Amino acid sequence: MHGRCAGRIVETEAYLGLEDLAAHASRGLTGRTRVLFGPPGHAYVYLIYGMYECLNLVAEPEGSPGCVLVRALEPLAGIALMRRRRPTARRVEQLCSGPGRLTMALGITRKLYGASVSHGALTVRNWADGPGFDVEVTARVGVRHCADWPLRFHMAGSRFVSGVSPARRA
DNA sequence: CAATAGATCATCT
DNA sequence: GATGATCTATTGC
Repeated sequence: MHGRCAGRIVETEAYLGLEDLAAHASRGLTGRTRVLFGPPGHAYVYLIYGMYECLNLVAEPEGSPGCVLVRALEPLAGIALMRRRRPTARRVEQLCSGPGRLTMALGITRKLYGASVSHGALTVRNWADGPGFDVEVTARVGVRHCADWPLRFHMAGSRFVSGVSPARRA
């Protein structure tokens, strides 16, 4: 990422294997989905709608193509850098709220395809001693297939989750 | 507010 | 040649 940006993941979605028609991996192993069939702990970054990058983390053993889409981040560091990214000036709550927004804010692109999450530019750490929180489970956003599967997980009450109206941000 | 149109391209058929 | 795990700006009520 450009400089030192960091955030806490507050919203994710799970994408499963063959049985999940909303998952890219359900169409089998292709050039794009190759990393999904590899070992866990690596980034699956792809281009959506011709202009946004989405960050996923491979989360299943080799040969089993499950992954997690990172949908929203609570910015913790490097917020000034995020502000200078492409979106026009906006509130901090919205900087990383949404899969396309957070990759823009952090400068994540397909050049990180396959990158490990245990070291390097894209490092993910466990918040082992962090405060506990409730997780709400809903249907995934923007999918056509398997539209009612409860595979979206977000931190209850977080203002940094996507789809929270400005009025409700308090 | 809520709803919708338009941008834009890698990937797969 | 169609499609899509999105976002922004604009329009309409």
